[in-house]
Amino acid sequence: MLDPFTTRIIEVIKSIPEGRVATYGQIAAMAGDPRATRQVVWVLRSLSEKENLPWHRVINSKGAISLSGEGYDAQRRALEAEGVRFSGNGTVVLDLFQWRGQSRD
DNA sequence: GCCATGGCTAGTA
DNA sequence: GCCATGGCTAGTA
Repeated sequence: MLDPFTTRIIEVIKSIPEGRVATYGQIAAMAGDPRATRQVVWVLRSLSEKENLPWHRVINSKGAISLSGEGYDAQRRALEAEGVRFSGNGTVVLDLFQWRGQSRD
């Protein structure tokens, strides 16, 4: 069984709307512990498939994709396919695409 | 570029 | 120990 905090992380990730991104730290904070960024990473790595998470919508605080190689390509394609645009330096402009939470979407 | 953070995992005894 | 982080500092130009 999953502990409550892990469950909240999953809920937050699932609520990122299509075409928006969220950062690891943001998800941790929304789930209730701003320091739990590493747990967010763990959830993404180990539960993405089982829980059907929109893992590709999670990026780092600089707006960059943290994966490399194949993973980078897959994530970038998935994001571009739903309308997220990348600037010249290969990062997402967070001001434009970062999800700000339920109310502001 | 360095390091605090926190929870899991692999691998040894 | 490992990390799909993040934030702050030192040191160069």
